[in-house]
Amino acid sequence: MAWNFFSLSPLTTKYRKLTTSEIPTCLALKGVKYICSSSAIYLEHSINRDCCVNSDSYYASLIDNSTHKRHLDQIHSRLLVLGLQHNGFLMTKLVNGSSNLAQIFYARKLFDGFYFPDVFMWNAIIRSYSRNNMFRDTIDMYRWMRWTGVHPDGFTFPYVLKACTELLDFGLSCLIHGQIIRYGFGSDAFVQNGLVALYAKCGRVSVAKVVFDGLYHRTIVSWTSIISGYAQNGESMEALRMFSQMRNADVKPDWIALVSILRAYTDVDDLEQGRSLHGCIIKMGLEDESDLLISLTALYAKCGMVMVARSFFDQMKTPNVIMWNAMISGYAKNGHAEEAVHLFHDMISRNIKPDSVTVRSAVLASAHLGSLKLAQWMDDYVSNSNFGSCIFVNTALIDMYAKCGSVEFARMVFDRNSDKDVVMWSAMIMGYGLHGQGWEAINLYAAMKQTSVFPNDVTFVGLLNACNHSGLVKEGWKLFHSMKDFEIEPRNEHYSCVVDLLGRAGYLGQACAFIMKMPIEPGVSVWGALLSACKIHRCVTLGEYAAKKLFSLDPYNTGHYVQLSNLYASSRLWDRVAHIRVLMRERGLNKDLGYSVIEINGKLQAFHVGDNSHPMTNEIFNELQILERRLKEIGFVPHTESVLHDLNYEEKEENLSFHSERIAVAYGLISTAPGTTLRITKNLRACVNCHSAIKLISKLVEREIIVRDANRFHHFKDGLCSCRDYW
DNA sequence: CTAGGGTTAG
Repeated sequence: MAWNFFSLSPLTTKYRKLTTSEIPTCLALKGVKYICSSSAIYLEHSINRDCCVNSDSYYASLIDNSTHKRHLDQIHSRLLVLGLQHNGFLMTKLVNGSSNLAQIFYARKLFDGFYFPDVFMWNAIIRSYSRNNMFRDTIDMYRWMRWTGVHPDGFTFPYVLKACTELLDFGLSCLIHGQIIRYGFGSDAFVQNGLVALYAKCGRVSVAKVVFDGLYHRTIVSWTSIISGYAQNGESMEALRMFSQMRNADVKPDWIALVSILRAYTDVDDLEQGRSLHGCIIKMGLEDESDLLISLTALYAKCGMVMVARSFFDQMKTPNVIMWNAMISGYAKNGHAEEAVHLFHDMISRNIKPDSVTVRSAVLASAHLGSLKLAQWMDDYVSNSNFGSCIFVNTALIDMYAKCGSVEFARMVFDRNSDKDVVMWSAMIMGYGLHGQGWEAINLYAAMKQTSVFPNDVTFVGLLNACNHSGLVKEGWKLFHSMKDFEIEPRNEHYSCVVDLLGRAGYLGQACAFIMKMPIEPGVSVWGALLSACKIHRCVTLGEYAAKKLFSLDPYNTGHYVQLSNLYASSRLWDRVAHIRVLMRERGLNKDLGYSVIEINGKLQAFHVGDNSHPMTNEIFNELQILERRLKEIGFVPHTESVLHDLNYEEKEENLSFHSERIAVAYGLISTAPGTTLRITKNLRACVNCHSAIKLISKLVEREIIVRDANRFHHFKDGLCSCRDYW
C-alpha cells in the first residue's frame, strides 16, 4: 500500500537531501538517541544514491540492504522524522530486518512501539522469535496475538508449528492443531506439512500418518516429512515402505528426501539398497551435495565399510561438524575406537569446535577402548568444556567409566549430576550390573523410584542383567513381573534375561516352558540364552534344539556354532564337534579370533592367541611358564572342555595357557610394579579355563586383575572373582 | 515473509 506521505511530512516536500549535520537535530527532536557519525554517512550515501525519495519501496530496499543494527537505527530515525512510524509495511520490514541481523530485542522494541499490529506485523515478530530459537516466546507472542483478536494466517502457523516441534510439546501441538482447523487452515499445504513433521518429531508418527493421509495434495515435502518421521522413530521398515509408495505415486525424490531414505537404510544396515541408492544419486547428479555425502558416510561407516566412509570424509575440503560426527561415530561403532579417538584429537588440534554429539561419540569410543587413563582424560575434557552439564554427555561418561572398569568413577559422575533422567539412572544401573553388583543396582532402582523418575524398558534390561550377573534369580523374577505395573511391554531382551536367569540356575525345564509361553516370537537372544544354559548344564538335546533355532534365525553368527561345539566338547561328543567344524567351513565361517588388550601406563597393547610378535616376547613366555609351573604346584588342573577342536590333550593344554588374556596378564606382571592392578579387555567371553587360572594367579602374585569380557567385568582378587563364577 | 534432512547417551 503506497500512501502518499509527502503532504504529511514537511521535510520531504522538496525532495531535499538531509545533510549530515541535520540528522542529529532531527533525531534529537524525536527523542531518538543518535548512534554514530559513520551511520549518518551511510544514510547520506544511500540517499545520495537515489535522490527520488518517494516511496515505501525505497525505504524497503534500504532496510533489505542493511548489514548492521546502526543502519536500521538510522532508517528508523528517518521514518520517525518522516512520521512513518505507523506505516505497517515499513515497520514490519524493519522488524524482519532486525531479526535477520539477530537483533531480536531490537525487533521486539520496534514491535512494542507499534500500536495496532496487523497480521503481517504479528507474523514478523513471531518469525523473529522462531528464527532466533526462542520458541517459548514464539508461542507466547502467538497467544498474545490471538488475545488481541488478530486472526493468524497461513504464514503464522508454520512458525508456531516449528516452535512446537522444538519444544516437543505434544499437548500444545494438539491445541494448536485445533486452532488451525478453527481458523480454516485445515487444508493449507504448508500448515499440514508442518503438522506432519511436528507430530512425527513428538514421537507420534501414527498421528502424523493420519494428517498425512488426509492431505489432498502430497508434495515431496509431505513425503519427506512422513518418511523421516518413521525413520526418526525407529520404524525404518515403515519409512522404506512409504518411500516405495512415494515412487508409485511418481513423486521424484530430491536430495533432502534421499537423506531421510539413506538414514532408514543405515538404521536397518541395508548396505545393498543403500549402495543402489548411491548409484541413483550419482545418476541424478547429486553426488556433490555435501549433506548427501554425510548420509552416505554414515551409511558406509555403520555397515562396517569405514574405508569407504573415510574416503568420503577425506574428499570433503572443509567437513562440517556433522560430517566429523558421522565419521567419528562410524569408527566408534565398528571396532575402530582408536581411529575415532584419534580423529577427535585431530579435530581439537585443528581448532574445529566439537558439539555435544562429537563428544558423545568420542566418549563412546573411549568406552569401547576400555582404557581408564583415556576415560579420565575424556572426563577432564568434558569438565573443561561447555558440555560439563550436558545430560547426554554425562550419561555417556557414566557408561564409559563403567565399561572402563571403574564403577566408582561412574558413580562420581552420576552423583555430580543433580538433574537425572531415566536414561542416566539406567546407565548407572547397567554399570552396576556389568560389574556384578546386583544389589547395588536394585538399591539404586529403589532410590530412583523415590524421585519422580519412572523406569522404562531399558531400566529393566539393566536390572535383569544385573540380577543375571549376580545370580539373583528370585529378585530378577519379581522385577520381570513388576514391569506390567509400569505398562512396559517386555521385549526379547527382557525375555532372554529371564531365560538366562532360570537356565543358569539349572531350571532348564522352567526356562523352556517360559519360552513356550512368550507372547512374541522368541528371537536370537532368547535361544542364545537357552543354548548357553544348556552348555553350562551339559544338556545336549535341548541345546541342539536351541541351536537349530539359532542357525535358522542367525546363520552367519559364528558364536552360536562355537557354543554348540563347546556343548558337544563338554559332553565328549567329538564326532559332533567335528561335524560343526565341517558345517562352519561349508558356510564359510571362521571362529572369531580372540584377542586381549592391556593398558600399561596409559598405552594399550593387544595380544592374540599365542601371540609372539611383541619385542618382549621371550620375557612374556618365560613369565607364562613360571606362572604355569606355580599353578601346577598348587594343584591347578586345566579345564580342557571349552576348546573348539578335538586336539590331543597336550596341544589343548598348551593352547589354553597361550590364550590372549593369559599373555596379557604375563605381560602386565612383568611391566608393572608389584601390587599394581592389571586392566585387561577381551573381545570374546572369558573361557572357563582362563577364568579359573586367573583367579589363582591373582592370589599367587597378590594382584587385583580386572578383566572385561564381551559381556561383563571380572574383578579377580585373592583367588576369587567378583562374578562368583557366574557369567 | 511460510514447510522436509543428516551426526545422537542407557
